[in-house]
Amino acid sequence: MKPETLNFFDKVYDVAKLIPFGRVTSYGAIANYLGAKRSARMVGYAMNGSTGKDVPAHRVVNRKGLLTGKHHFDGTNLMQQLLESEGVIVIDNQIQHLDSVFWDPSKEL
DNA sequence: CTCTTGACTGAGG
DNA sequence: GCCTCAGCCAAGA
Repeated sequence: MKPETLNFFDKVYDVAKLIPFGRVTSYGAIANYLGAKRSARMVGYAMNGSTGKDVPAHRVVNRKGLLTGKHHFDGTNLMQQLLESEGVIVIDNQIQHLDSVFWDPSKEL
């Protein structure tokens, strides 16, 4: 069996699963935690396969707290409702109180 | 190997 | 604060 746990994609999934309930993080934060700050785009790219897995992709947004990846979900507002269900206030695809709900794996983990 | 794409980020105007 | 450009890196064709 290959060390898929060492693959970039799987690392992203692992960190994403570690995101606490009611918290969010950014692609760059995850990439930075993985030691590839410049690979934030790869984090999002990896999330393409997150759908159907145990990965809470709805807790991952861009650095602005904007739900840039909502278009990859089934519904138009599914991602927003998932976050609101966890206590995260989201208005117009924009997370409110971002500083309060932001979770940095490199600092919290 | 080369080219394209992408759920990003930072810098400059 | 908003818009645009460029850099970054990995995977797929």
